[in-house]
Order: sequence, then structure tokens, then C-alpha cells
Amino acid sequence: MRHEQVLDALGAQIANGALAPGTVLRSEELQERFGASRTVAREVVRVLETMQLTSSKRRVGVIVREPSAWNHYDPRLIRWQLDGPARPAALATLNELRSAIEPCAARFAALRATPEERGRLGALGERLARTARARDLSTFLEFDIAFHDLLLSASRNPMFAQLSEVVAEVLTGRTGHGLMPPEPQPEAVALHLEVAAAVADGDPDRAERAMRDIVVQAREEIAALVADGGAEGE
Amino acid sequence: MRHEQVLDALGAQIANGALAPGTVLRSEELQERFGASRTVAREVVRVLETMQLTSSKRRVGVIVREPSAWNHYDPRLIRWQLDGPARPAALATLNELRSAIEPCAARFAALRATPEERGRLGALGERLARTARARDLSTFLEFDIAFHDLLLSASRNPMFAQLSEVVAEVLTGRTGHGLMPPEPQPEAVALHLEVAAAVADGDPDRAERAMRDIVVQAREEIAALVADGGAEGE
DNA sequence: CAAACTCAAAAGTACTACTTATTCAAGATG
DNA sequence: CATCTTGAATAAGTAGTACTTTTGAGTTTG
Repeated sequence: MRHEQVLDALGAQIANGALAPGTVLRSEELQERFGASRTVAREVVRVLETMQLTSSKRRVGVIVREPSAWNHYDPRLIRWQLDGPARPAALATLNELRSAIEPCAARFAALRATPEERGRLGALGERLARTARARDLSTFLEFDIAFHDLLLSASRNPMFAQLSEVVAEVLTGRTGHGLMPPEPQPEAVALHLEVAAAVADGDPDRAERAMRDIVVQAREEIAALVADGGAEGE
Repeated sequence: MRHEQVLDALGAQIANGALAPGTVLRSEELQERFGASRTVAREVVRVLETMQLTSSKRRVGVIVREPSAWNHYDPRLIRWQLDGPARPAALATLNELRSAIEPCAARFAALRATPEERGRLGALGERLARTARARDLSTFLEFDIAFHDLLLSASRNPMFAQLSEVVAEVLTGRTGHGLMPPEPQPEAVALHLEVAAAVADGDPDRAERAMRDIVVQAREEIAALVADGGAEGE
């Protein structure tokens, strides 16, 4: 508990650049700053070290590393960045990642999904279409996330599957900012149905192409969002 | 030092399935097993916990989590898997990841690379072609890695850039297994030149397409490697 | 038989003592 | 005067002990 508090506090400061790279923290100083014991301070530093956010050198202290050294795939770091002032930029980065992965994931899902998964994907597509027609945005988002989540795990690649949280975050972030069109775009819905159909048919090329169309569309949306929404912070 | 030894030992055991999911380890037991102090044992467990390899519950112990919960992007976990019996499968997974990312990275590189980067990419392409003609496989690999590394960092997406180690590993693994053709394929070399040219011209579509051709080719190679090389273990 | 209560086991936290590596500087040596 | 060596100070690393908190499991009681 104590551990997590301190980790979040210190990690967020580093992730948001409040502690610039090169900054040296002495472990004793950390204990005072957070009113934590040596044990807690040390374990927090160990964790930050494994995330490559810091490096420790004897007789020197804990050194904040360059962002390029960080493990940007660590869920904690992603969280800290999304909750900080750089949220729009972080969302853009994550969206680019997803736009790269998902078409490929769709391809593998078409090749490897179980019959049951293919069925569920189709069902989710149908529900997606229905909630879109009903202009029920929040339910739409829910099914949208479920759709992408299922697709990623059906790809049978653990590294793809792990990105479902990222995708959920990107999709939510888009809706949350109120910058999404008042109702889901019919083309996007049609493309989701196309992906589901292609996966059901076991047609990797078609699945990949349809998914690519989806993410390209999303990429353009988010790019616009960052362009004029970058200053709003939270 | 001590810390890292124990972490590697225990982490590798978990990563390779020697300690099945659900296994419960008591921290005192760990101290004995590795002859480590309480401090070291605790910090190791903390780190494994942040990697989502384990979860700790009071009055129970340290529980090994399901592979699906692991943070598969952690460089340490990747290392443990590559060094273990599941190396071929791990290489296949990583190669799929790279095959998803690199075409997209090429696109962004074409849009965002600095003039200097565009120049260096072209130069690397040339050197690649030369070493290919000279049948100098090890130098070829070196330039190949440098080429992909530069492209990824030129994409200006930290999450893409971070995968350069993964790409290097995949490329090396392919050559290392001696399953690569005795000389680099002319088509592959031509495609690298095409990527460099497209990036130089700032043509994202062309860059993406050429890179996609490269990774698709690699994907097929590795799939074959896994099919008949899966049993050779280390 | 179910619900609450008690007890003990194991992780979490705190603190102290000791070890080791590294930087910085003073002094010796060429 | 420069360079190399040596040594002391410092801060992180490691070890070990003591105490706290949570919670699973067994037991008692209505």
C-alpha cells in the first residue's frame, strides 16, 4: 500500500518530466520526501530501475534516465503519461501503435481463431451495428472495446493480446474527449462487420485490409484531436 | 549483483514454465533456495510483481501468475524466453510483432525523418547491397540491424523505437540458426533500397508497401523455421 | 448448520548494523 | 608540472531483527 503510493508519486513525477533526466536523487532524500522507510524507498527504486526510468550508481545515487531508455510498454508508465499533461501526445503514440498492430492481428485472427471466437466476433459486430443505429454511444464504446479485445486475443499472439488495454484506452479517450462525431460513422460500423465476416471466412487478406481501413480512419481523427486539443491538458 | 542473480534465476524458471502458474512460493523458502537475504528476496519479488509474473497475497505467499497476465514487452522476460526451451516460439511471436510494426514505422519515417536520417538510411541501403554482393553475411547482418534500427527511431514513436532490440534479435536469430540462405536474397536487398528511397522522397505509402513486402517474406521464413526447427530447443 | 469469532501464519513495514564499491582529493613520484 | 597512486569519505548494497497487518482456516456458539 505504502509502496504503491510512493511508486505512483515518484513515477508520475519522472514520467511527466517534473524530474528531468539526469536528476540525481539520494535514497535518504526520498525517504524524507515521502515519509517512507528505507525498505519502501529501496523497493520503489528497484521497480523504477526495472522500468528503466532510473539507474542507481553507488556513491552517486538514483539517476533519472532519458525517456528513450524507458520501457514504454509498461502499463504503469502508460498510465502515468495518460494521467499527466502529455496525455494527448501519449494517446497519439498509443494510437499509432494500435494502428500498426490491429491489421496484423486481424490477419492472424482470420487464420487462427476458434470457431467459437469467430461466432462471438460476428455477434459483437451485430450488436455494434444495432447500438450505432440507436445512437447509444456509451454502449457502442463498450461493444467496440469488446470487439477489438476479442480480435486481439484471437490472434494467438500474447504481445498483441496484451495491447487490448491500450486499444481500450485509445477508444475511450476518443469518445471521452467529446470529439467523436455525435453518432458512430456508418462506414466504421460496416468495416467492423467486414472484419468479422472475413475472420469468419478465414480470409486473412480481407480481414487485414478492412481493419487497416478502420485504423487509418482513427489515425486521422486522433491526429486532428492532437492538433487543436493539445493544450487542454487533463 | 546478488539481486540480479536471484532475479534472473527465479524469473527464468517462471518464464520457462518450470514453475507452473498457480505455484505458491513463500518468501522464506526463496531465501533458503537462493541463499539470499530477506532484503534481496523481497526486492526480487517486488520486481517480478511489477512484471506481472507473480502476485503476492498476505497469509498465502507469492503466486505465479498466468502467462496471459505477464508483461510480455519487458526486455527481461523476452530475454528469459529467448534463452529457454521456447526460443523458437518466442522468436515467432517477436517476428509477428515486428512484421506488424515495421511497415507502419516506415510510413512515419517517410513523414517525419530528418534530412540527415534520410541520407543515412540511403547510405546504409547502399552498404547493405554491397555486402550482399560480397556474400559477407555477418557484416550484412550488422548493416541490416542498423538499417532497421534507424528506421524505427526515425518514426518518432518511442514505442516503435523501443522495438529495435527485438528486431535485432529476430534478424540475428534467423542468421544464427543457419537457416538463412547462404547469401542474402537480391529481392530483399532491392526492397531495402526501395524503402530508403521512399523515405528519402517522403512517400509514406511506398515506404510502407516496400517494408511490408520485406516483413512478409521474413514471416514466411520464420514460420518454416519453427515448423521443422521447433524441437531443437536451445 | 450457518455465522461469527479467534488464532496463527505469512507478507508488509520499519529500523539498525555492516559491506562494498566509487569518487574525489591529497600526496608522492617521475 | 603533470600524472599516477593511494586512501578516506560517502552513499548504495546486503543482512538481519523486530513489529504490524491482513486473512485463511478452524472452532465455537446460537
